[in-house]
Amino acid sequence: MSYRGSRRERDSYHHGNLRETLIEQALRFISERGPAGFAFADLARAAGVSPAAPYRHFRDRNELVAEIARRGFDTLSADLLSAWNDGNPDPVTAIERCGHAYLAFARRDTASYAAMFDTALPLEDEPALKQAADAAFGVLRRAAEAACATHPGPGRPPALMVALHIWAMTHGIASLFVTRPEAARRSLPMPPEELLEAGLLIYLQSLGLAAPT
Amino acid sequence: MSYRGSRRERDSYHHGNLRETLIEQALRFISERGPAGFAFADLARAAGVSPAAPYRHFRDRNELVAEIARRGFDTLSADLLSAWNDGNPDPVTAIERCGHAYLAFARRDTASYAAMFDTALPLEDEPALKQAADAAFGVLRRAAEAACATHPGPGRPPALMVALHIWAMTHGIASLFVTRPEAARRSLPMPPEELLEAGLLIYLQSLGLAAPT
DNA sequence: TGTACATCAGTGAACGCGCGTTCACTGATGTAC
DNA sequence: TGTACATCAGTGAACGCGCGTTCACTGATGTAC
Repeated sequence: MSYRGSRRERDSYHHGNLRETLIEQALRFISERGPAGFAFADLARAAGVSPAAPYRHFRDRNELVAEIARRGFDTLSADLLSAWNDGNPDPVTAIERCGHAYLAFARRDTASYAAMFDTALPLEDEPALKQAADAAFGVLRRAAEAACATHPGPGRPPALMVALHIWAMTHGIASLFVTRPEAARRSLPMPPEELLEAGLLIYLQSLGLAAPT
Repeated sequence: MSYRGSRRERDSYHHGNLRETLIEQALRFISERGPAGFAFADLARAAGVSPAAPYRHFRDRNELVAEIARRGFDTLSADLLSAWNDGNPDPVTAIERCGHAYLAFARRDTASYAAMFDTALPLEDEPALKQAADAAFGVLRRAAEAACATHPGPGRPPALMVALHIWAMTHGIASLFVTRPEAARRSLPMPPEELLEAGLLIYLQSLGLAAPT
């Protein structure tokens, strides 16, 4: 909490940490009103600086949102990597753990999640963003590769396809049942975590990657 | 195309079809700039009427977007129902067809799709919207029930869970790989339709609902 | 068939507001010597 | 340790703009008789 409020409450002419404060406030606004629910000037006001100050740190609103998305992908990468834990004790258990980590991220960092997936930031214009997104998917992909490698063959499934299926189901559950505001969310007969767990297991069993239950 | 342009181009004082024209224009704006990418006044301008005219037809912007979402769910319901085709020739084939129909809808009516899923319209405040959304899911649910009924048992999977898994994977693929603007979309090694087809088949085979390949 | 009239669906001017952005500026900080 | 100075990160006033919304109004339509 480096937010020091309006100038009156501040001790010095310089804010000292404006860049971070702007990001914090943007995350707060996104949580409350969605990724389009605030103006650039709102951030300045919330940070207690003049409306011109944010321009010292971001070219415009989009650049700030892209930065939030980039950081979000970095966090997601780290979460997934730690959940994967080198595939111990076995790839399927570790993949289930990744699914949980993904949902946990969506639930905890809902605002980042919205910046990452509910905006249409052009990846081409933001190489750092694209790179971060690729890195996050890379973890899933390596997990799928490790799981597929346990398949005796022949008929070993293509790891990239498996990774995409896992991602699609996980992302589908996250965006339908976790990240939407409660009033807009469909109710579920079970927690999303359980739904995902079952779905991944059924899928992986079919490929001969998980033991039948 | 009932759009008659600005008043000068119009033949009468009354527009005659303003409600529909506003919706058409909103869909156009959503396609081009996303669900938050236009103002209520933009619609009036695009329809060639005064900025006060839309208030005769919609309380505000939200009500219009909710109407678009509602119609979208109606269309999706109809598409799914027709794809389901009473489960002929067999439930699994018919479910695959529903998946294709869902992706086709997302591709064709991207703007409606965004209004349905990328906005956080409170379902409680719009009973008609909630009803339409429920109806669309209902088709998937009945399809899952029919598929599950083919299972000899014991160990017959719960149909609701199956429906949710199918929906999640389909929606995940649609929103990651179909509806995002091209610049923000991740590239795929295969068409989304193929990815979905394979994913659903693998999943349904695991449950003993589809014959192994 | 004609006419009176209620209703409907538009007009257009006006309002207050807040946004994004720019500008010349200034206070604070850090560094070279 | 002190000081001069470059650089940085703020200010605050100003601008043009377009938005959402309201209002009294008016042209067109449809219907009762």
